[in-house]
Amino acid sequence: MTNPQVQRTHELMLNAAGSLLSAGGPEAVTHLRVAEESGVARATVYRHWSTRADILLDLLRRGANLSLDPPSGDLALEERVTGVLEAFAAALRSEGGRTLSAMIGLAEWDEEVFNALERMTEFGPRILRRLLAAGVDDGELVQGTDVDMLADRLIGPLYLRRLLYHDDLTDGYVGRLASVTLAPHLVS
Amino acid sequence: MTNPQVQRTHELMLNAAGSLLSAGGPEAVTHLRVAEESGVARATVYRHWSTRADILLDLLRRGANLSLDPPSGDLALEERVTGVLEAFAAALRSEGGRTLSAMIGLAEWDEEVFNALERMTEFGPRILRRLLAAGVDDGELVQGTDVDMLADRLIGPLYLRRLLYHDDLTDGYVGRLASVTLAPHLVS
DNA sequence: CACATATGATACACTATGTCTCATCTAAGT
DNA sequence: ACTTAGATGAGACATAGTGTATCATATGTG
Repeated sequence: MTNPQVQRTHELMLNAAGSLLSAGGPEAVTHLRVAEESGVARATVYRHWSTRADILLDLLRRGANLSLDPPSGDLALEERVTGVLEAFAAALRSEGGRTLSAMIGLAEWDEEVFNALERMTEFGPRILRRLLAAGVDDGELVQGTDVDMLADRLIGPLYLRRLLYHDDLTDGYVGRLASVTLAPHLVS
Repeated sequence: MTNPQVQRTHELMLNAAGSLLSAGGPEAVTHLRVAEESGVARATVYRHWSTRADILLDLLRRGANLSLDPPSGDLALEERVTGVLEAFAAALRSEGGRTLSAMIGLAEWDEEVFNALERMTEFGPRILRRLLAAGVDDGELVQGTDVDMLADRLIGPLYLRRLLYHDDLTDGYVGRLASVTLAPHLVS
């Protein structure tokens, strides 16, 4: 729908849902509260989303638009990787981390949520894998490097610290992680 | 309470809650359904846990009793680490993974859940860190190895694949992960 | 301006929550 | 065996949220 009225109410409600999610978690996102918080009639909330999961999915999709800029090509591979990981860490530090926490639990039992989550989260790793694959082609990384696993090994610790430990993802940590993980695979 | 009647109903209800969580996620664990599923009066469920989070917390505590056996001392460090990681992966593959998924979202907004989750999840990494620290002391790992980060780098990818990608944690993957991550830090 | 569509307001039946009361059952001590 | 404290069962009650439906009103578009 391109109807501006629809877009307006939709955005109003989605903003309210975002506040509710951020403040009280997924359970706080109810049709009633979204209606109250956004000043929209309850029936309208149902017209846009029939279930709570649909609201959260939409929220997730909107949050997925955090675009990680591909790094400039004239830096050394380690700097480019570090740049991507720092942008990734920044996304996890922001509201994206909270949304992600909420979604992981839902995705376990709702395939639709899982697919949406996959689309959101595969974006960072994909850039990283491409970067690493290019590094192998260019001879910056040793031949035979398992690019997929290397990407897991760079990203996994970030998720671990953010989602499970609730630790800050400082740039220092990210830099050391990139450095120590990449080092054995760098040529020269 | 040591009252056997209390223990009996408590266990009945927890088992029911476990089934509900496993089948339908955290949202499916309601006082009413736990009562129905366990054949206990609804009021009794409230008497044991006043909120849903309390039920899930108890479930989490019970699940936390998965004890990872410390590996036998006469293996090479890489084999011992691989053993710990495989036990860890097995725990994530089982119901523990589902419970964990559910808890991550709750822990984001409920400090009590977070603390319980921390107690449950720190167990594996602690064994691993101790193993790695011993490796440094024994000279099997190079001096100056960042043991905490090395543990993150070994565990992070497992969580990433299980919680976000819903991938199987095969022993092959775990072995390769341990091998490629440890290799640069091994002396010999 | 007229029409289509979205929204607001309200009603209804239903599920779940959280608290309360009182009768009944169970466990433990005498 | 008797008694008593504590736990449970059964049910009532007010409240929050769900999901659907209806109809008047407001908004956007041709």
